[in-house]
Amino acid sequence: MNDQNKQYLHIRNQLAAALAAERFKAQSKLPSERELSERYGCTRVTVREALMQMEAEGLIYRRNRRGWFVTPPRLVFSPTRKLNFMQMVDEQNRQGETRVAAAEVVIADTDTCRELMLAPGEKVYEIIRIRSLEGRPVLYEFIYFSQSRFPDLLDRPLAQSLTVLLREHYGERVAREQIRITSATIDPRATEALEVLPGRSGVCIRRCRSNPKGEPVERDVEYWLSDAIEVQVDTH
Amino acid sequence: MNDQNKQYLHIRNQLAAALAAERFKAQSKLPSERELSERYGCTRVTVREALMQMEAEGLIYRRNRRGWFVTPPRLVFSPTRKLNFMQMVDEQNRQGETRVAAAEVVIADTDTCRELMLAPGEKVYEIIRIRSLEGRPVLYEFIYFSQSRFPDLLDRPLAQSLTVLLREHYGERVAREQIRITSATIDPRATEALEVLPGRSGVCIRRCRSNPKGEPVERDVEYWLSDAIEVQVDTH
DNA sequence: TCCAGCATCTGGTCTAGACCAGATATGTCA
DNA sequence: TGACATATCTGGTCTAGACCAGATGCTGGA
Repeated sequence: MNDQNKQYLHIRNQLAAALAAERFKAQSKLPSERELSERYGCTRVTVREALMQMEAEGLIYRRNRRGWFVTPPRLVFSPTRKLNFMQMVDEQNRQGETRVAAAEVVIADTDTCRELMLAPGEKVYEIIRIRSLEGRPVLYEFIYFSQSRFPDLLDRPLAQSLTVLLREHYGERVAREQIRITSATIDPRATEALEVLPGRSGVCIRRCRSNPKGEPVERDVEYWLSDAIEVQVDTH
Repeated sequence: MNDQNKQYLHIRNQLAAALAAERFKAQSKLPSERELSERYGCTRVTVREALMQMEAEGLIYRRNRRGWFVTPPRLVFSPTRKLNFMQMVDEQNRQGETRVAAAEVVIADTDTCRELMLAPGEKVYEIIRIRSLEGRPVLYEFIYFSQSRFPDLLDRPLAQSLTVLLREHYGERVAREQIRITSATIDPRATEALEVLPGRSGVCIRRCRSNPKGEPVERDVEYWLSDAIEVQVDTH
């Protein structure tokens, strides 16, 4: 069986060509699965095979029981350039939005203790934020700070750049950052907000920022939709 | 319908627990889809749903018509540390292998021309290598060099570090590297060697290396199995 | 002992339905 | 006009089969 004989690849190619020809614009909705299965004379299972492949390719994305939509361009993320989210977004002429979903004091888990060099059982702020591009949520992030180091942090505006906030209110500067990037399952707490099926994979970025003395200051665990981001690194 | 009521998640959880309990070791084979469907009293479609989810999570991987296998640990890749593949592999106590799949002179495509600052239509060496960990192919890479700059390159040993080769035979040093990392469809030419279904997604790493004068020297397009790699970046 | 050919096992693709639950549009009533 | 109930549309999950092609193991013959 050649690739050409596979119906789902045929459907994929037709739809991909339509996208390339811009017959569907970014964020616009594709016809429903039932309509497509009728149009191509096959079952919904086969149509879904094609759609899920295009999802894996990053061409389209799902919204829960709402349908399939055309993926907008990726945001280029350059960790070495030390720009914050809004600066990146502006530079690339995108519309960004940050929403604080939760901000509370919790007991640090083992990973957070290790990264922030805390004793087991110590308390940290956990800030959860959701960031969107053109209205589409693309990032779900967990941010951790030592509570004792940054008193009253939760009373401050948390939707803006936290690096700026640390510098201006606590005189704490970030000098070094370790970043780990993997493809991984999106955290169950994030699946609903990002409208992904439980267990589907995305890009996980874990960052640990330290001050000039080498003391860890901030830990950050980010789940990005995998079609929404391109990481760019320059080394010398 | 709760998550618990979804059969495919139930099967996933059972199998994931078995993996966690190390009842299956890395690289070992899972029972066949038909056997699992009998064991769980459901159809193969549902079993496949569970298996494909676990594949997306990076817990297991497929080999064409051979079955499902347990994924070995990820290789940590640190672009800022300037280690070559074999050094990384040794340091992490893994077994690496490099195979040169092709090495020939081709007309540079538009991307390669732009990256290497070549005139349209110029010729480049295209070297294709496959790298494996413990016998599992995990990386398919395309490497491009200007033909006029590096005469007789193809006569040299291409399975080893090309950075070393450039330095020792051509006196060319790499001083700067731009790296772009995205989740993307695996190149059709690579799907067979990596044993992935056409169109499935992986991690694409594109690198452009320059010498101290800022002249681009090497372009590299790598397709990694997404469960095989973790990228780690340190910035100062 | 080694190899060729065949049977069997595997996943890969597909049909033709079904029912459910969330999202959305519509229409009705206050 | 505005709020709410309802009907309809969407994707999400699942059944019970089918056939195909590649991978593998077995078996008999040279």
